[in-house]
Amino acid sequence: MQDDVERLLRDHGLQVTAQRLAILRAVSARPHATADEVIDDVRGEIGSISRQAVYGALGALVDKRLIRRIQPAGSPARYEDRVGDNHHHLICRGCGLTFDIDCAVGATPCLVAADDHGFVIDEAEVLFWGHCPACQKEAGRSD
Amino acid sequence: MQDDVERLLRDHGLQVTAQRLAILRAVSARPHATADEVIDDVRGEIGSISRQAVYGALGALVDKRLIRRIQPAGSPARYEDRVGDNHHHLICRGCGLTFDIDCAVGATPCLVAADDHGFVIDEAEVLFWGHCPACQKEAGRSD
DNA sequence: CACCAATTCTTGACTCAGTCCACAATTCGT
DNA sequence: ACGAATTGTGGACTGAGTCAAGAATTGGTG
Repeated sequence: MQDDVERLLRDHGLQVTAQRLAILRAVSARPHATADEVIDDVRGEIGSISRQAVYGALGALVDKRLIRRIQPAGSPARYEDRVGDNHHHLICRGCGLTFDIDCAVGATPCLVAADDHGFVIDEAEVLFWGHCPACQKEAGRSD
Repeated sequence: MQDDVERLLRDHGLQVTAQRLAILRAVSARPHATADEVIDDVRGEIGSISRQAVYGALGALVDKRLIRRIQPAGSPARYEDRVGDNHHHLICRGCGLTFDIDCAVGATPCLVAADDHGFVIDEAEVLFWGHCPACQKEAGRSD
């Protein structure tokens, strides 16, 4: 299965390096890893890696659509390897906890904008904001 | 109509200051102003204002739901005074140009997540990503 | 296996957006 | 007008991400 990953990289015109394999593995391992978490994970596996290598690889991977980048407000970008299906995200305002949400209404009704202003739309991102069970208690105190 | 704004602030327990009035006016004037644009506009009207005053006021205003903050990926936060209706946004990946989009399907079907994981959801944000007419030409060159 | 060009990684400085802090100024109720 | 509380100011600081130059690695070729 390491081979799969190698092939994946090669098929997309990317060279195979220890760093990239580790990065890809880290992203797969964590559902919604931040760049920092990826760095940590990779350091744990490979020993060390530079911040740039991670940003560079992540960027290349996103470019090739091998991973998806989501940038919720007020928190660093997160990466996930669940691509292809257009699922959405549920994010806790308190702690940033993120869940995948399958499209609520069924197919992809949300993908259609009423008026596209001449844009070529390539993605519709849906973010559900709220508070997770744990943070609901926190918030319930005095606010 | 200046009075309206003053009343609005007072009704929400905020003190009325020249800075806030100018900030509120700046946000109204520009559909999707960034904090920096607000600072510029306000400086033009009032003469000077500190970065903090703007962030502080904007934050307070967002708290009171008098304005809405949207934080598209890769660009600074933007503020708009169109609140109450749950409309969405169409953003150009190239230049950041932002448009309002009325909810595509009608009421607020997008507000319902299939599985809420116990969260209390208070907002569903929909971002349509694409390229505006101008940036389509740019992108069409060699990429 | 050795070589070379292209790609990738490392290091470190830097930007940009936003926040934190302590102190001064303003607002508003009396 | 007075005083407490809310705001604004200035400056240092953080966090996330980018830029650039040079070193190391990859992978195709002989």
